[in-house]
Amino acid sequence: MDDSGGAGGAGAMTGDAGEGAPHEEVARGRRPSTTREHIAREALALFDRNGFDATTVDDIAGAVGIGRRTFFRYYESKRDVVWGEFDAELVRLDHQLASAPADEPMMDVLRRAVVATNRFGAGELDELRIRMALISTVPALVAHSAVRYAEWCDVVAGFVGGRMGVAPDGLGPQTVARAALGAAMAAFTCWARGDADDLTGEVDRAFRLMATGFEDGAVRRWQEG
Amino acid sequence: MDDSGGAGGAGAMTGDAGEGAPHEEVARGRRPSTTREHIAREALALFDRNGFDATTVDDIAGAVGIGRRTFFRYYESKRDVVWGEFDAELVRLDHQLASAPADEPMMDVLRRAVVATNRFGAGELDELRIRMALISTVPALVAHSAVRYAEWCDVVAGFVGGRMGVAPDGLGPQTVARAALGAAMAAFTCWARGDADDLTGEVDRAFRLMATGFEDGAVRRWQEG
DNA sequence: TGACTTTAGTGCACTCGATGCCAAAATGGA
DNA sequence: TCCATTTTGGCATCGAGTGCACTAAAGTCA
Repeated sequence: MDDSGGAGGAGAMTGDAGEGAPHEEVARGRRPSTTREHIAREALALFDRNGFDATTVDDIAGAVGIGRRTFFRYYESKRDVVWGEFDAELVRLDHQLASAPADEPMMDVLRRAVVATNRFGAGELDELRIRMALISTVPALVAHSAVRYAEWCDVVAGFVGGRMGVAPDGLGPQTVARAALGAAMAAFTCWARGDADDLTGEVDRAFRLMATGFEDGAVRRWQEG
Repeated sequence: MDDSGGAGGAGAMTGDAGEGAPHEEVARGRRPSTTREHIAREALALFDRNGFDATTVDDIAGAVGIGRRTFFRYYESKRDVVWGEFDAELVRLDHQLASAPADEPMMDVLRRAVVATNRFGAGELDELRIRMALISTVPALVAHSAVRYAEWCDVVAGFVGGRMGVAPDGLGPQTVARAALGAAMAAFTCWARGDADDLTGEVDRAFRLMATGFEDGAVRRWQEG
């Protein structure tokens, strides 16, 4: 029942977490009996089958074969499971923005960076769609999204503040960052619902509209283009 | 999305409190022992003094002099207290948008409507600032704001969809609506923090920037203007 | 006045997410 | 074997939120 199975399997999983470490630290102490990925897989399956609210943390822990208390060692909350490795994505976005040429227009940089961080392999798209559908429909997750997206906004506002030459928490950078977030969320939501096959294309379209503004002429040109 | 009839449910309470009823329905049954306003006043005082998280529903109920169970008859959740009569504001926004002349540019209508629904009397501003500061800083309330603001977005997307001649849940209207929300939130947050005295002015500035877009030239003109 | 109806208040038990504490289990090393 | 280290997970506890049943207050009507 316990899939951790051989000690070798568990050891490999532990090594997974420390991948990229230059010199192998010898693993000491009891080895973890599962991984974040394993928990996420089981949890998403349950969410998909029974719904987010109807799935209790006990259900997830039971499916993974760990104690309820252990679940909370891997994820801060039940909602966080749906967000996966979002933190890593923030770092990637930050790098993308920082490494752009200084003479490239601000919104071009932003659009390219957001599109780039949302390029996923075909194998990940199904799971991503489940995640995004949950995030944009389940009230508890819609709520939690504000907290996670606030971190995203901070990254964008930092970049915009730099380009505008003002503090990141000023009205200008905040307006740009939050509007950008809105465009990204619109694209995600429409894509998750099934409006479009191509996520990056949808993100690109939304960002182009937002960047050029919403005055009647601009909107009409966007609709025709 | 949500039962706008929920506006009916909440509207019933709001209407109850409203003393402008045209024909007086004779009050039947036991009279309420408190009001939403009374609860909100006591609760905000406690939040301000002890913090949102450290204030329990029992504390609030105790301060008002009602039972814990009764609290939940007046507000769906502890978080909702901070939002006050937000439902009524949505209705006002909807009216403002619907009653605008058809030949007025879309973003002008939107800007005027949002500014108008955020015009408050001097007496309300202090309390509003406390509310907004809580909403934009306490994690639990930041989270909940996404749910309430989603309703705001629906109203705006409905208007924009009509102007663009497409479904309100399409990419275009969703992008505009969520970007508009971002601009409004940026203005609220900056104002609540104390950046500006004039809330409507801050909203106006954010909306003008968002409407004209964020391309380098437009941003520079906005900064200079 | 006394049923009857309507509306509001509230205590109780319960579910569930989340947290702190602590002892047990597992593992490598001396 | 004993020790240091690390993970695990049971237990108790808190607090939000809910369903249910019952009580309290008010008006209506005979």
